[in-house]
Amino acid sequence: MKASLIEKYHYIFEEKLLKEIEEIGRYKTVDAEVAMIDHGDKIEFMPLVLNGAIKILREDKEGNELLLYYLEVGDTCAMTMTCCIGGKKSNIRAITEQPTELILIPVGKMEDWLVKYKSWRRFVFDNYNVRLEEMLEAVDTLAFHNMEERLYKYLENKAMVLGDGRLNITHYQIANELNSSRVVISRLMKKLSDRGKIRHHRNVVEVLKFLPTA
DNA sequence: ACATTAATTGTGT
DNA sequence: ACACAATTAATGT
Repeated sequence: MKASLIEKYHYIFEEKLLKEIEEIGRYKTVDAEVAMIDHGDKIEFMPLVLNGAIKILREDKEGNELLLYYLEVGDTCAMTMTCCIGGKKSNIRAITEQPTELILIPVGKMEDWLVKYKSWRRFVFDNYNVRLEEMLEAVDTLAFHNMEERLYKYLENKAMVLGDGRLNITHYQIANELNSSRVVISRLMKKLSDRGKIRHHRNVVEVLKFLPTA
């Protein structure tokens, strides 16, 4: 665990902080598709992602889901930070997208560290900013672009995060994450493949842009 | 190898 | 949005 923590974070955190993280943080590995946090859960830990990816979803009262953003290596969750400070419950759902390694920091510590370590303040602020910008972009696509563009952006982004242009996913799952219906997605998928942007077969979507040049 | 079933995708209304 | 058809994958015999 030491190795991957240091490998991924030594550029960001000062020595003393790394030591503390090592002492206090709980190292954990999680399989793909595991729900880490659910709507309404009390948040006790703040995650530092070492490997893999976690998707953050918003859910309304009817249970409709909408993908907000992904947490990747070097990220932590902005929602968690606000929740912790206010002692609030979670607004969101967090589900691992891939097998993921992470370190859990008890929320108490994160406040201590804000006072103690400059690099920690930096990290928290930067993360917050990145998230805010990502959210703005998400709002843009929601508000100003049609579903077809949204779908393509979604696929692109997912391929990016997974580091693979070959996605293992069904139309139905996509529809859920975009809060649309399966039929709509199917029809748009056809359009996208007509346009040569993707190829798809059962359970597979290939984003051509990300495919190993064939 | 074949038949059965379930899940996924396509299409018309 | 719904209903149904067509296709494909998974499983049992």
